[in-house]
Amino acid sequence: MGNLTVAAKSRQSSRSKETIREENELIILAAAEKVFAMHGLKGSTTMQIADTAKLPKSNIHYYFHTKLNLYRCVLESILVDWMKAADTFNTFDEPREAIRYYVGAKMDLSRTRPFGSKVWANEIISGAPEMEEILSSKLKKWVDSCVKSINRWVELEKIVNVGDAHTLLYMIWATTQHYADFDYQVMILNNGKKLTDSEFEEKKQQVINLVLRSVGLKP
Amino acid sequence: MGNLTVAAKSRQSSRSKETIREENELIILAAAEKVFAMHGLKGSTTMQIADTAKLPKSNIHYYFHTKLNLYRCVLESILVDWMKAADTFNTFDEPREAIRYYVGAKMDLSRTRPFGSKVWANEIISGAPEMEEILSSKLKKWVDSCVKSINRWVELEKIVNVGDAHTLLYMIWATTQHYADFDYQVMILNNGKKLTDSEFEEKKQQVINLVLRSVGLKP
DNA sequence: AAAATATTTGACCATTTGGTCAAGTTAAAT
DNA sequence: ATTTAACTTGACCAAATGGTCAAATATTTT
Repeated sequence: MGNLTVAAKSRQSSRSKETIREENELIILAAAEKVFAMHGLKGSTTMQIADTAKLPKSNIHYYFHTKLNLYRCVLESILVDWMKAADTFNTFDEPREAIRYYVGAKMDLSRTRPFGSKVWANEIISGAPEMEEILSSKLKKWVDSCVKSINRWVELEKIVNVGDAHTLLYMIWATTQHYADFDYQVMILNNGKKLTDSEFEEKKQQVINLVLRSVGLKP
Repeated sequence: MGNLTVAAKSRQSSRSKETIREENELIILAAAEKVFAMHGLKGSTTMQIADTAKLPKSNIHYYFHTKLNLYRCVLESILVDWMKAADTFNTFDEPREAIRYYVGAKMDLSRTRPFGSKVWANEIISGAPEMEEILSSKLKKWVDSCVKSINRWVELEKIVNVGDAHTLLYMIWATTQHYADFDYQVMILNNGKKLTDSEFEEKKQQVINLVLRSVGLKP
């Protein structure tokens, strides 16, 4: 009986098969998100993921079969959170409120789930080989509806004419995700210290104000 | 004599040793920049780089010894271009001109050297393991002087108070580099077509105008 | 012309890696 | 209690990969 791993021992108190699967899948997904964020799909090894999850490598394959499949699952699990934040954009009629909440939600996501943002960043930088269809279907649709909202605001003269509405959206995405994707650079330029919660809260308000002014709204 | 590669044959007309080295180093650097941009350091193979450069793999090692060394050389060669663009920021007294030229220069770089931007993005996303000291020395210094410029403009009431000047810099970096790093996403949301030169020129102006308004300046 | 130096390239090797498998263990169903 | 199904895990393997090396070729120097 002395030949069980540490992880196995801590799980000895019998759990149902269902919860075992659920828990292990979550543990592996979290570990994979972290590793993929740091090294990308090809640069990550199943062994690194296994070590991070504190499980034997075979266990990773048992639950997710292949590395590529695990990678896709990670991307999809992140997309769920992103889509929730995205919804906020179309739930407000007034541009000031819509921008305030959407930018705020994106900043919060960068703070709470930086690894997820990095995995997507890596995926898109390398040409989105695995997520092409999701980008050109789901995302495209959402963006089209946002573009309509923005154009309507311009027509109603609620915001200034920004030209192509996409430019504004890209600025919001890029600026908010910067705090997740480039968090290391942000840290170095913050004298080597990670942003505290209150510092981040300040940045969040500053970003919101920059975006509001960029479309001609007073914060 | 029939056993020369295509590349070797095209180079048969005798060139000096010096130009051979210079030319091959440039060819390899360009190929490496492209491959590293797509797959990151660990995900790229020396074979891929060799194929892209249309040279045998041994040739890559002959000129750059190791993959890691080649990677560092690529990063440094990109930094040269970036620093040139960076200089423009401090050569103007008026914020309107400084921002206009700097944002314009960054946008141009995203257009002309997207692979370089991607390599750096990958490097920083994965925690800048190879470029830590450059970030915390060269970049830090440049950023500090930019922050001073911005703060002076605020004191002179030439721009609105943006809070922490870093927030503005990050917005400029993120927004301009987005067009390089996420060019694939931009393409998909542009109905699957790459931006034409004139479309890009439009985006550039729109980005400049967004940034100018974000600090309270009229374009 | 010949010796010295630099470049080119295929063959080769040790290590790493994604994935498989079979033998064991634990929980669920009968 | 026993069978069945799900989970666990170390050992193993074929393919890929970074890097070496020596032999061949090309240029420069003497």
